Amino acid sequence: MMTENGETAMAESKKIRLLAIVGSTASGKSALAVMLAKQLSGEIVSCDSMQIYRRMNIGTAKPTKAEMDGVAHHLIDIAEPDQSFSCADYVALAAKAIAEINARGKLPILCGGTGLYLDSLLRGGFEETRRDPALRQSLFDYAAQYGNHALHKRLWEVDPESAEAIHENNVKRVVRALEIYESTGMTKTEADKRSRELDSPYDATVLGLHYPEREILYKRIDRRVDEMLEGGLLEETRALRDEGVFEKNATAAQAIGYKELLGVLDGTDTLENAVETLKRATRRYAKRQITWFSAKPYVKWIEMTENGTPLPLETVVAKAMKLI
RNA sequence: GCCUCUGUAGCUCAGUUGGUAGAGCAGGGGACUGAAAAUCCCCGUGUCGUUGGUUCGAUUCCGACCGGAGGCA
Repeated sequence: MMTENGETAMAESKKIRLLAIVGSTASGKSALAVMLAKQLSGEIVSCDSMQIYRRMNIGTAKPTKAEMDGVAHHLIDIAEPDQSFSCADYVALAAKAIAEINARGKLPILCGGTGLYLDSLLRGGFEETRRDPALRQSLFDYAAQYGNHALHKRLWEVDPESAEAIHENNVKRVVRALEIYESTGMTKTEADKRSRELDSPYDATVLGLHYPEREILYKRIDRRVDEMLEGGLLEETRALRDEGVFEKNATAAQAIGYKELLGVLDGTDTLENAVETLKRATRRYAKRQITWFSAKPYVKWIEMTENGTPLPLETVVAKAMKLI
């Protein structure tokens, strides 16, 4: 993959320049992205697996018109809540949006907390593996009938490397690995290897927002959940329930913020209890995001506090500008 | 005032026929390539309320005291 210095430089220059703002939920990504877009003449490309769905506004903390402040936002409200949407779909749409923004002479600014989407996009896409819902279902059925271990054993037989890496109880992943093999004849190990060899079409700067004191982030989360409720989250949940989103086991039904409140709507849970559950789920989600992004070598971190005090947005913007 | 029950991990509680203790929840850490706001893995030392006594040895038995719950007056 290493080429002569001259060639590398040449390849870099042809890559599309882009900026990405990542971090956990409620870390302040959206506001920073808008400020940077204005200063750098950019357009924002959302990198969020839930903001793509229409009518899921409050619960996904989708930026409002006012918050967008005149800056163009892409890949928000592009799917119906009962639609299935994959990481590969995202990469394809995002690549297109980025190319168009670039053609307009603007800077594409990715903003969002779905680490897998960003990672896949920056890697330049996927090896052709596809997906096969019927096969997937039959593999799940197999696990349900013969046990997780039995399914995992099947993976051992065709792709021991993946079997080693995936715990047998992580049925979703075991199924996916077998799905790749059975639908293409290529093992997941091989497919991953080829994906890794793809050259990234982007010259990206990825900024990560970091809170050295976890409690400060958690307080922001708690406050935001309270604001969502004041803003009508319960009503939004009711509307989504009434249109049947939670019966179709759609991806959108997994969004944090709605499933936790269903009990309140049907009277099996108190609001107080549900809110606590919701805050907890959000905190755990934030923790997973932090773990994900911390492991990515390409992230340049910006500290969001100093001596335990949150920094004003202008200071954060100034820090970001220095890193770009 | 008297009687009964009770005090063990952040919370709810087990338990040790006397050899200093373990579950669930909460919490913490990690993984992650076509469902990812999902999915999965790993992590349990705490003056066993305080203080005396019995004992080789007490969180466990006995007494007193201090909290908490209930009952009788």
